[in-house]
Amino acid sequence: MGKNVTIYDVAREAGVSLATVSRVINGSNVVKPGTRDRVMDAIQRLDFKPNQIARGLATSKTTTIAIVFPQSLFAHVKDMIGGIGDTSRRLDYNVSIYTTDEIGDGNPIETVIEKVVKSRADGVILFNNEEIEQEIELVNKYKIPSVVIGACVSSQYMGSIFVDSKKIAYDIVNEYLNRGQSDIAFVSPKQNLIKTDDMISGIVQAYQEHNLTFDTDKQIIHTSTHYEKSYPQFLEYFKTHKHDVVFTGYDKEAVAVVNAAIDNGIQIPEDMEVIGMMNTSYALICRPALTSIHVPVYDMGALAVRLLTKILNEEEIDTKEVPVQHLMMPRGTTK
Amino acid sequence: MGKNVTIYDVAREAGVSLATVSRVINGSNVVKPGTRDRVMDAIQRLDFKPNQIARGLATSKTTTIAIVFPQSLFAHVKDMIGGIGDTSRRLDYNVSIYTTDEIGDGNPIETVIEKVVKSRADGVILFNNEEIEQEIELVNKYKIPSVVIGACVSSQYMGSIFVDSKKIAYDIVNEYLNRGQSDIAFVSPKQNLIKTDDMISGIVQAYQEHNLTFDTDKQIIHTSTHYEKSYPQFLEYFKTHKHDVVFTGYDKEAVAVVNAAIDNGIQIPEDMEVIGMMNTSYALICRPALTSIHVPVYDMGALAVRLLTKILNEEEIDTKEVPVQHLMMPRGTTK
DNA sequence: GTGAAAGCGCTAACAC
DNA sequence: GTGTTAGCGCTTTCAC
Repeated sequence: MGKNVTIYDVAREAGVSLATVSRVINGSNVVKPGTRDRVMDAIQRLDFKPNQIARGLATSKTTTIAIVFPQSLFAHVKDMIGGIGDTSRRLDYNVSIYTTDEIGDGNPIETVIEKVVKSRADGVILFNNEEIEQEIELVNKYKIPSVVIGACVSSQYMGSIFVDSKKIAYDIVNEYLNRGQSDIAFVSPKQNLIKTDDMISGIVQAYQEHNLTFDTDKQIIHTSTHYEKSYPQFLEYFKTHKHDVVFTGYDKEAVAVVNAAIDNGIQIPEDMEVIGMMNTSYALICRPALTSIHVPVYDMGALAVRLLTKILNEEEIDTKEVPVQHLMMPRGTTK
Repeated sequence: MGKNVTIYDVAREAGVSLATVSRVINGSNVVKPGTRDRVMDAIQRLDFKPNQIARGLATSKTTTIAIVFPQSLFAHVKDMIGGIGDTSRRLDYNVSIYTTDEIGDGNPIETVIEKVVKSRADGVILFNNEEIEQEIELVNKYKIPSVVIGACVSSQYMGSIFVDSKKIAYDIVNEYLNRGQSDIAFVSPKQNLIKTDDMISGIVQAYQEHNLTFDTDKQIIHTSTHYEKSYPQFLEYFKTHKHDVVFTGYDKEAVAVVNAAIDNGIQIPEDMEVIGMMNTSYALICRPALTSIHVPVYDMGALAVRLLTKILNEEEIDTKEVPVQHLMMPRGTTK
């Protein structure tokens, strides 16, 4: 809207060529201080804002990173956006969001990645989810530099930030098994940033090492990420079941377990212990307060952006597969 | 990365000029079907993806909308991103996010709006917050088409989507006052998508109409949006206070009230009723389940994008100030 | 119905 | 140290 002032206008105003203006706005140090000042003055006077689009065309760089995720993963992604946003801003990148759920427009993932390609984002951040394989394949096909959060993968232009979910699960189960408590249930939500497969293999391993077997049919409970659905499910479930400990892939499901168990007269933590994951606000609000595994989501977002920019700038990189540490936050649902 | 295929390559492959290729990718209907097919084939063969940046330069349109908000408002914004994302995708717009919190780089709002200007986003969505005045001023200064969510404002290129927060507060308070319950407290979080000022004026009005006065010092409780802070505050507060009803600008604070009150032996809802706002997951998880005002956040996001695109395309617009309806969701914290 | 050519606003050699 | 010029990949008149 309104005639935008261009680099030409500034050049004329300052009595220099546009190349000089370009130099000063790009911080080139070959410009004579006096000239620079004249240009700066002109920029100020005309309120010139360099057009990123034109610059993008000229440099074939957009200084934009795309983040793509299914709506269903938003609860997790939102916590990372703080780190992503702050870090992008600090490094002077823009961030564009692309969501991938079905809205009846054909294959959403292909469509979405195609939009990313058209937008010429410099890089993309992916989040582990059910369709991650396909996303990775597409991103590699188009050779878009990328980092995926929540899974351990890498390739020439791809890195990753993740927690060792197998170890998390193994450690917890191992400890309970050591105490002789082997009736452990794992609640697996539909989609998760955390690889539930890995968690399960960690659990299985712990059982094996104790010469016990983990019954994946009876000890894994599949549930919805919607409390309206998971709570009634558990309300029914705990009429006839009880475990030594149940732990879940996400806090919200753990809260459903806690509430439903209590409503069935099961004392928490005396009769049954519950452990959530991600250490969200839900854990604090829950009564008793929920023991949960803290995952440094802000940092993961920040690290993802940092790693991605290193890949983009071809900086030296120690490792493209960056693990982050989790932390058990003991509260009222465990002894 | 890798040589990108351009419109020239397609033109050569199809044996036509680039103008023709441009016509077919833009759906011009003056192209002869046979020619169109040849071009489409070539596009397919070369896997050509039109460069949005170049197109943006040529058309001075980026088909991108920017959403800007402080991190602190993210809890609200996240719920709208569903509507924003879906609608943008459907209308073929990209969305870029810009967060405005201080990270030590001078005036964050000016800096951020400046980035939006440089990015040449076609339009911007703002969210009501403490700094909204300044944001509006800047957006108007740069003549960026915009819509603000959560406040009723408009100008030539600006529209808005909002709930009538004054009426919400008025209706609730009026009803309790009619029942003779006048000890009502309002909990006001720091920042909110909802205009807490308006809510307060609604409350005041209801009191006035009952020839009562609302004591803004004693009946308004300011608190943090962090449960870790608000819960202890209320735990202390309810040692010496009790109200007929307390309602809050956001569910999370209402849950803090409920939990803290219960911990002080106050029976909910018998001794005190509690009403939250936004009808989030927190309301369901709370014990007893929290009565809350449902606000159609998804729709607000969707409507914001729709309105913005109408402004961008200079379509006919009934009203630039679009109210949405709220809905009381009675649950266990009210009688 | 299609092609030639002039931009869009900038960067980056390459001269001087 | 500064200016000239040729792109970057498209759209859009204007001819034909």
